[in-house]
Amino acid sequence: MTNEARSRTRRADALSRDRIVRAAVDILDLHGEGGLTTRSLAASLETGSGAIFHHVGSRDELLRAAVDLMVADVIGGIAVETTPRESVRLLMLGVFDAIQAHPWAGAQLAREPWQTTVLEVFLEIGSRLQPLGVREEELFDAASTLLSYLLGIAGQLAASVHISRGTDRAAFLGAAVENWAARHSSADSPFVRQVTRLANHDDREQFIAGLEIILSGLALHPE
Amino acid sequence: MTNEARSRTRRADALSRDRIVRAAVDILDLHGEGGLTTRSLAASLETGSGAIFHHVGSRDELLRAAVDLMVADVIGGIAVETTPRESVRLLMLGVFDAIQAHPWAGAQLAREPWQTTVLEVFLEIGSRLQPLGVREEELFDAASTLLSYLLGIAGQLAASVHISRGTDRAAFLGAAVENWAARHSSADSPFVRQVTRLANHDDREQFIAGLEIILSGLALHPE
DNA sequence: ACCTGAACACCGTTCAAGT
DNA sequence: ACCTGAACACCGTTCAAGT
Repeated sequence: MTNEARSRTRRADALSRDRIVRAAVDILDLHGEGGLTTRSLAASLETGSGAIFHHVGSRDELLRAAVDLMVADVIGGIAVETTPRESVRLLMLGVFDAIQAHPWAGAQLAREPWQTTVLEVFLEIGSRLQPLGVREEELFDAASTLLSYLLGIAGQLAASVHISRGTDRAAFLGAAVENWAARHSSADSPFVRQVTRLANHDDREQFIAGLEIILSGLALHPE
Repeated sequence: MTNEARSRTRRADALSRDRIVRAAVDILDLHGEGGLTTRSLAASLETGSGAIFHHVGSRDELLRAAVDLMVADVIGGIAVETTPRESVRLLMLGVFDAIQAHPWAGAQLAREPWQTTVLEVFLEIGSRLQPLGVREEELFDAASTLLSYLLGIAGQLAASVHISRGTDRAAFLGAAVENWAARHSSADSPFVRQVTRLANHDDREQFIAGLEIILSGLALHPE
């Protein structure tokens, strides 16, 4: 009886690494990386600020665990019955979509590219490249290139959060381009004309365009 | 006379935005981004910690200014009399080398890709792509892809500083790959065999390999 | 106008003290 | 064993006070 009462006081939702990581993800999605502090996390878990360190070790480890969770979902979620042609694209797009939905994950991936999760993505990319017809000696460079491209995009997606709020993006970029073009006396070059697209482009479409450029740069041999 | 004496007390090395930024670069090169604090910077300039804010505004602005200085040097330092073929490569390699020499700059570029300096690099890339024979409609996507690749590499170079010290890189990677291969029962696939190169590869050579893959992916029309 | 440096409002992390 | 929350050692930034 007394035991019953005591265990009830302790609550069914005992603290655990898993519960902490999930709570962290919620805060990150809601308030961004700046919103996740030891104190805000402890408050949302209704516990003391020091309790977290009993289960997680450090804030960095917590961010790593959060991003692990996310990437594992993406990799696990890719349909098995796809053609080799589709497989790399689905993987790259899967990570892209996850980062767009959770920009803090993009910042973390770009900041710690030696995380085991990133290595995992690298290996998944590489293993999908092979049946696509990439020459064996080029496999490593091809996978590295795609990964670096993905990490670069990840950082940009993470940063775009800080941009959208605040100054008007189109106006800012337009002014910068104009300034540059004037300094180079190339105001009417084809590239400067094309650059106006920067202001109002779709991030996902542009990601795909770059992906296709890289893929078509790979010397494929017939299967 | 009294004026003379007073101005001498004030010292010839009066504080200025330029002097602050240069001092910051020195600290960043010596002690990394973590070593640059308001207090350490003030100490190296032999002034009060608040003085810096009279000239710079914020720490973020200081980092932006430091990276601006670096990139401007790179762009200005590219030989003018190069062929279009060489020009893009020299630009990309120039930024790569600068980041490898000053990893903190890589972190900053990856973290704030909307910085005017990054836009500058984007425009420099694009304007060099055009005489190379890239189709006008593809110019924008091509320049974006190269920039994203460069920023991805920038983040990786910045992070490799935190890796080299500490655990042995080769052993760590080897174990991770083995683990993955075992889980996927593909221990003897060509890709896994190639991946051993990860442990002991040359960053610069790999960067060039990726650059060539992307460039050869661009549909060039004859000039 | 420029500089000083104490003070403020935060951080992540630790740890004696409680249950 | 698990949790608490005050305390510690830092941050970037501000601002009254000095010159």
